[in-house]
Amino acid sequence: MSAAEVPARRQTRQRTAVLALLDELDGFRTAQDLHAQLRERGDGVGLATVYRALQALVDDGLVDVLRSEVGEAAYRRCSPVHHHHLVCRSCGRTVEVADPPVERWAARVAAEHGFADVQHQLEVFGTCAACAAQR
Amino acid sequence: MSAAEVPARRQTRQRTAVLALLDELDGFRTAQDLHAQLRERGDGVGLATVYRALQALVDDGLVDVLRSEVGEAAYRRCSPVHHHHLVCRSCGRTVEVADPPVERWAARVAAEHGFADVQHQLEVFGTCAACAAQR
DNA sequence: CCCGGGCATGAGAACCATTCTCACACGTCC
DNA sequence: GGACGTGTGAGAATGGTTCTCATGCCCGGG
Ligand SMILES: [Zn+2]
Ligand SMILES: [Zn+2]
Ligand SMILES: [Zn+2]
Ligand SMILES: [Zn+2]
Repeated sequence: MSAAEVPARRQTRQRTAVLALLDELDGFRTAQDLHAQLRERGDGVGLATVYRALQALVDDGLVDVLRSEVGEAAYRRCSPVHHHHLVCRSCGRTVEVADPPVERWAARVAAEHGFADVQHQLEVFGTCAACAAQR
Repeated sequence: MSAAEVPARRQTRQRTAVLALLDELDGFRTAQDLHAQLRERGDGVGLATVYRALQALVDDGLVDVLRSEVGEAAYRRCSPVHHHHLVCRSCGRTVEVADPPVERWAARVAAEHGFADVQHQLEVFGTCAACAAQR
């Protein structure tokens, strides 16, 4: 019972542009933000298309998404292996941190309480050295 | 350097009803959900007031809030000490889990990368034993 | 190389959770 | 009891995200 064949992703100028932009940015950016930057540099891409491209990238595991406190979604080009983020709440700079002991801890605690199909969500926020200095 | 005096919270039927409802529910509920339940049981409370009451409770540290994957805010009556949640993604049942080693880990990793004012956000999702059984 | 089926695109409308507005109600304090 | 000022609520406004649908264009087959 193998997974159904993936609908075959088509390569277009717009999707290429979105992925390329994400590649050269190093922090989490909102869809609206990306849309504005694409428009500025002349690569006109519809807002709806930006959302669709990002959704596809998330589904393919090429991009990570996280929700800000106000509920906006922010996207970032990320490595495909499981990891978490250390995010500067001022400039958006992000560091990927992997393999923390919480991986084992989460699985153990969940098992102790009889929970199955365990997932977890962990993000660390702070102010990076550069931002702390210039304040 | 003490904090400014809090504006003194007024005790009203509506705020009492919201807090009472949260007290007898054991999982995270959305504002819309709480509003609908209050209306059903006759305690008519305006939607805007539900939002305001929940916001006040969060500010007072009596209620925890978390964002669902679709961006809706969900609220739950919680203990005031720092802790995290083990949430059943099927029935919403929640277990509070405290003092994991991740507390120290988060602080250490952040420090190693020069980040200050560190906060973190951790939730564990799974399917509880009861829900797994009846499937 | 040329077609044609069908996914992709985009402008704008629709959606929907949340917040704002503002006139009125009512808790609090004297 | 009365004044003051915060709380309330119905509806409008906001704003991020998704949907609609007519048109565009990627891509495999011929
Ligand atoms: Zn920074
Ligand atoms: Zn992890
Ligand atoms: Zn359950
Ligand atoms: Zn913690």
